[in-house]
Formats: sequence, structure tokens, C-alpha cells
Amino acid sequence: MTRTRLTAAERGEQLTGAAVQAFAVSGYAGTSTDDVARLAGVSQPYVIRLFGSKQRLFIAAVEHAATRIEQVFRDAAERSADLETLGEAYDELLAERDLLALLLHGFAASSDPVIGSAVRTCFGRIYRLVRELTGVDATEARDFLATGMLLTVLTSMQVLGPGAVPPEPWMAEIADSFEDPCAEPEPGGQPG
Amino acid sequence: MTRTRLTAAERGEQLTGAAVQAFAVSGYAGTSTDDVARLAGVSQPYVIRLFGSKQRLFIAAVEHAATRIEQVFRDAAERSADLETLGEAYDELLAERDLLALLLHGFAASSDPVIGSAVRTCFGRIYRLVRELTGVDATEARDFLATGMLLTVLTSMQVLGPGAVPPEPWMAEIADSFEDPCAEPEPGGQPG
DNA sequence: TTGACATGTTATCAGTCGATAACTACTTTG
DNA sequence: CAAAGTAGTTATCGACTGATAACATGTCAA
Repeated sequence: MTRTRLTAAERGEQLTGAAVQAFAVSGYAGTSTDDVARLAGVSQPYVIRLFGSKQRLFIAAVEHAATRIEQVFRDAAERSADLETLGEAYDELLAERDLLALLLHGFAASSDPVIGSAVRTCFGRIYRLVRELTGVDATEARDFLATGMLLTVLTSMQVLGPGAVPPEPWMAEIADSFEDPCAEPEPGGQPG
Repeated sequence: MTRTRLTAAERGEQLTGAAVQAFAVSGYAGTSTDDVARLAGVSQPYVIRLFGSKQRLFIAAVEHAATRIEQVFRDAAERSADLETLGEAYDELLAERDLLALLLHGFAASSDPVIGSAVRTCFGRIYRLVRELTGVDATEARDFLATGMLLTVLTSMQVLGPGAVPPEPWMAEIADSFEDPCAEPEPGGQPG
């Protein structure tokens, strides 16, 4: 079986996807470039040659995830440009677990100045996009993203989502609080 | 200069503190047991002998941080048992940056089943405590913790807090939204 | 066809890390 | 004082990692 040959650009895209998957599980320091290489079916040194360093590979993955998140929000806003619809879009993002998990690992890896800078830029773009798409003020956008962060963290902790552990009472309580529409304190706002 | 000799219990506590500091910066995979050892002024093998493994050291640090967070909330509730007061307590937690940063790294490291289990238990305890101290319902407690998660993430990203980078416009906008009391959508609720 | 370029691989290395083992030194107790 | 327990060290190992260099293989234009 001969290896399928791709252009450098194509291979780069494929590797970025593999990097999103791999880094989403174990984070920057916990994932080896060989993990990414195996996932994509190429050798580890080739990954380094294409991206220059592990750091640049990670940043490429974070930016890819952020771009995808923005796209999901944009698509949702095309249906209806309010926070409630964007909140529904969050369900799609939670289904693609990798995106938010990777972003969380990016936040955590922000003590590295280069990674931190890239991650802040991505987060800032998402915040701005939410405000522009829906026209809400800073406080509403902040509360929207706050709930999003909690959902992201709960998913990473495997309290919510596909890979969730058997729920303890407090987990079920929180999960229910997201699904009960009557419990919303203000009409049309929170993701979930 | 002779090394100060401590009992195993004392040294263990000191090492747990050092572990909180060290793991808060670079996370589980990104921090070596030698980093923790140097911070405490002992040799690396001794750290392993006292805690058995790096994993157990990390879990000890996470549980220590969670316990401290609970204590801050309890102290605040003794002044006044409502969410607003607990929100003020959050400022103390943000000042002790390590605690929340470490917890965030714990969330991110939850793909390890042993760590994940410990982290979920800690989070569940904090959630329960917030509800018990204030008597709020699940939705209010969830929104409180959601804002807390956003604050934690923003601090880790160095958007807020002592080590923050020079603020870009969107950062100032979010920071302001926390300080403006008039912008609160519902009276007395969010941390910050 | 041939040669230049692009796509990949294997071999290898220097550094790091968690963990074990064996040894040392201090303290307490009888 | 001696012996036993406690606190801590140095030496060392095997595994892993990111990165470099050299080599191989496939593709396409002249």
C-alpha cells in the first residue's frame, strides 16, 4: 500500500485537524507531536518540518477551532440574530466536543506568552462577534460567554455531553437547570 | 547551613502548597515534580516518596485549593448569606490567583479518569456549598458559578487580575462590565 | 528522459522526566 | 550510649520528546 501523497497545504490542513483532536484530549504539554503525527498517518519529523515547532502546531489548532466556532455562530445568526439562537448553536459546538475542549486547554496554556497572545486574540474575536451578530450590550454578551464557559468546563469534566460519567445528584441538578426553559430568569438569553 | 528538618506531615503540607503554586502555572503535564521539589527546597525523589506519584501530588494540590475556596465562601457567608456577598468573596479568590488557576488546570486534566473523578468531586462540593450557604435554586447557583468560570478563564488568560497584559478595547469592555453595578440585569447575583 | 522540486521517511540525538534503590544523617527512646 | 525509627540525599535508570540531518521517492516541466 503506497502512501497517498498530498500537497503541503492539504497535509497541513489534515494535520491541523488531527492536532485539534489530539490536543483537545491532553492539552499542549500532555500531547506529543508524535500523537498528532500518528493520528494523521505521517511521521513525527514531517509534522515538525511543516509547522516549524510544536508551539506553532498548537496555535494553528487553536485558531482553527476558534474559526470553526465563529462559523457556527455566524450560521446560527443567519437564522435569527439573537442570543437565544446563538445559545442553540452552542449545542452544536458541544456535540463537536473537540473545539471547546481545545479552547479550554488553550486558556490553561496561556502562561506561555506566545500561546497566551494567540488565545486572547481568538477569544476577543468570538466576544466581538457575539456582540456584532446580536447587538447586545457588554453585560449580556459577558453573561452569554460565562454560561458558555461553564458548559465548556462541565463538558471537559465529563459532567455533560457524550462522554459523561454516570451522573451524581448534583450533576443531574445542574444538567436539568439547563434544560428547564421555565427556570430562565430573563427571557431568551443563556446558551444551552 | 543545615536543612531545617520537618515532620513528614509538615513537609507534606508545605509540598502541597508548593504544588498548588507550581501546577497553577503550567498544569499537570507541564509541571515536573522537580519544579515542585525546588520550590519547596527538597529533592525530587523525596516528593515522590511522600506522595507516591505525581498524580497523587496533583490531586492533593487540587483538593487543597478546593478546600481553601470553600473556606473563603464559608467565611463570606458568615458575614451575609447571599450570592452578592459570595460574589465579593470571589475577589479574594482572584487575588490568590493560584487557587482558581489550578482548578482550571484540573478541569482540563479531567481526561485522566483518576484526576477527573477527584476534580468532579471538588466541583460538586463547591456547587453544593453555594446552594446550602445561600439557599438559592439550581439556576441561580449555576449562573453564579458560570460567571465564576468566566472570571477564572479571563484571569488565566491574563485579561484580568494582577498579571494582566496591557488591555485591548474588548478586554477593557469586559472588565468594565464587571465593575458597573447599574448594568446588573438582576439585583444581587453575579460574582465580581 | 532527465533533472529539479516537492513530498515524505528513517536514523539519531540531547534533554527531560518520573520513579526506584541505596545510602546518609538526625532524633528519640530505653 | 546504643539502637531503632524518621527525614532526607545522591546516583541512576528506562522511557519519552522535540528537533535536526540525511536520505528516499514521487511528480512534472523542458
